[in-house]
Amino acid sequence: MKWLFKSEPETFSIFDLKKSPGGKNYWDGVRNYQARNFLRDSVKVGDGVLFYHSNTEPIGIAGEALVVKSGYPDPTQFDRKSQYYDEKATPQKPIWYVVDVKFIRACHEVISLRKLEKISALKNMVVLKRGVRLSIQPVTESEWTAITKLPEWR
DNA sequence: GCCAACGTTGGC
DNA sequence: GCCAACGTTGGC
Repeated sequence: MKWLFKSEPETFSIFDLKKSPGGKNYWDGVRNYQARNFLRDSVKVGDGVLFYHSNTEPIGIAGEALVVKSGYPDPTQFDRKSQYYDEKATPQKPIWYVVDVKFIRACHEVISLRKLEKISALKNMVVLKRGVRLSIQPVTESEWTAITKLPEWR
């Protein structure tokens, strides 16, 4: 499957992923049950990820990543010093999950929200729907194709 | 199990 | 920084 992962670049950007050892990192800090369920149950090795920068300028798709490890417990939920610590979670009964992603490429230019809105093939895309805050979203094959052929990748 | 109050997300 | 829309919490 294909996915869109949202991140605030001030917290973790496509360039932070690129700089990570081997271009790989785990996608931590998801604390929403619907997004958690996707990470735990549906995101699989080999799946493609559109890396979306939110709450920034410019807002939009900033790159592509690849899932290299499927869901496992988010280590930050057990770390008292982490902002993502959850006192209700135990290693026996984890609550939150991560997957590992690997950097594939960054857009030469961010594909802006304004631009995405103008592409008719994307009119039902989850990220463009009003009020949707979900940070892990499924992307259809046709949406993936329409986005990955845009000139901003070159 | 309802729902008001509260906290968070994220575009603007 | 604002605030609408949403998700979560907790009293009842």
